[in-house]
Amino acid sequence: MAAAQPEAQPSSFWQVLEEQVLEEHPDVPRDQLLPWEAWERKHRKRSCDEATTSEPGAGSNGGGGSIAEPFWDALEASLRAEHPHLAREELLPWLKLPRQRRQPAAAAPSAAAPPPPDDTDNGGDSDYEAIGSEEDEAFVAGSSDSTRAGTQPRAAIVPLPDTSGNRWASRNKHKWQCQSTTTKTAPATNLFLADELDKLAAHYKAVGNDEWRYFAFSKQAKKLRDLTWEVTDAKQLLSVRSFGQKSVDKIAELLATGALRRLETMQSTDRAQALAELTKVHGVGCKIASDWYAKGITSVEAAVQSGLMTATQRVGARFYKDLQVRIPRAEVTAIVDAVRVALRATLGARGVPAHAIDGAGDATASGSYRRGKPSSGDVDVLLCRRDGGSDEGLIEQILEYMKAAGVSVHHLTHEEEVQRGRAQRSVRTATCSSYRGIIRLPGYELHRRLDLKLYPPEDFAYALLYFTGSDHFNRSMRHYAKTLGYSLSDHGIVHAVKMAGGKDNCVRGTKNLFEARTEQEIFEKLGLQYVEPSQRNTDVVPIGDAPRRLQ
DNA sequence: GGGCTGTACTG
DNA sequence: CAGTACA
DNA sequence: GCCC
Repeated sequence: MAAAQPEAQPSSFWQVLEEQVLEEHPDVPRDQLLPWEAWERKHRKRSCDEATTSEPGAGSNGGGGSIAEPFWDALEASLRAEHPHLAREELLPWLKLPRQRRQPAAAAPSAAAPPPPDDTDNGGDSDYEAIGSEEDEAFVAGSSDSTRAGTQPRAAIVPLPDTSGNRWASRNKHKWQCQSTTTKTAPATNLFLADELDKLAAHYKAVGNDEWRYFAFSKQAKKLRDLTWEVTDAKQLLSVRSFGQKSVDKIAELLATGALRRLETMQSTDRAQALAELTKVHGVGCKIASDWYAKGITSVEAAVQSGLMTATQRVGARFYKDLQVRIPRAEVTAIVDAVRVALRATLGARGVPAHAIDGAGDATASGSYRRGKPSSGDVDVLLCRRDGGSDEGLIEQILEYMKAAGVSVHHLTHEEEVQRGRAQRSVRTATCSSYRGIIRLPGYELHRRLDLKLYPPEDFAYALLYFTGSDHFNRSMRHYAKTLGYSLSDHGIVHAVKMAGGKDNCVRGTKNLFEARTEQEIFEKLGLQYVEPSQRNTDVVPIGDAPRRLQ
């Protein structure tokens, strides 16, 4: 590209990233927060001239504070082709990107959100029962939000009517899990029991291929974490909805002996162990693992050698060990920021002038990070282009940018061979584009799962609600909407009418019934109380220790 | 005896 | 279409 | 596995 105006030194990808990360985690030691600094120093020493063909993922960060030269050349050339008449500064506006903070949307992971009041126990009875708060409490409008909001006031939101026959659901809102608030701390005994039930659930899902037992057990596990009182006698749970006699028996055994005979037996079989191992690979579920096992494959290594893997599975297998390790919050921040910086550069590359980049799109950390958790299993970033420009190919371009800046990137979806195979289905058919991949920032030890989802602005609030989770929370809220006669998804709320007879009993509308600008508005439209992201969790901190025999 | 959330991507 | 994955 |  050639270095025009060297003194107006553009802030490089890494410089921008560094500023953002430091700002967000003033408390974490610098070298821990910015491991790529060492990497950068090393690469700066090596001259910038060996920087040509980089094997994927090993791009070199040329000196001089800009990203790898080939990237710039290619980028400028392609831009030039698109906009032959633009002046260079117009073409590459990010060169003089102001060092401002980006979107408000990223703020408010709200780990610090005030805990809700509360409150009374309840022996609870209901599906998805809650520990819940007053139904009638006034809806607080200006509560700190996270969704990026219209600022204009809008007319009062009239909740959708409950079209069900008996109206049980809407009269018992507080009994739904999506209206509960997560218990922050819970008796260690309950957490022990919950962990055991989760193991049982995991077994039924991965080995038993029994989705519904999985659902039942993991729901019970979540409820145990939410209980405010300690389970001392399994029979206490009979009064809690979703615990039946069989589960109570299991819990009685756990309380008495500290283990479940049945679980141990089930887990000890060769088949169970093999499936547990094989299903760790991304793209391998119970069915495929079973097929492989039937062919004598009992390890990931053997599966790789068998030649039976798809492209996605091969990538998954390559990194499956790294991916078992949780990601500290500060590293999640760094990865999200990297995506955000790349997004801004990409928008710049598409002709958005520097002063408009802030409003032209955003990258919002979602998932467990937004729920305030100290570590995450993967990194979820919600993308949105807001200036009316095309977002076609945006994800691919962001990833290319990061690659060129030296980030190691491996695709699970959008794999090149895959894309070629499916001929130009270039126009995406769905209204949401959904990427899964594996990345590693330079200087970091481990590869991490990255999920990107790109939505049109009108879907943003619904998408954020979905992508923030948790799993149980989403299912509960959607189930609630369904009970009222609607269907809630990451795109909106539509009518869902139960038809008599037929197996496929539900007829769904296509027209979104409500254009929500914020998450709050969605809750309100469904007649529910707003729940902060940090209160949509499943995990809990123990109070004290479980009795010794249970550890 | 059937429902238990709704959507995207792969092959 | 079935299988897997995402929250 | 639980609930209607």
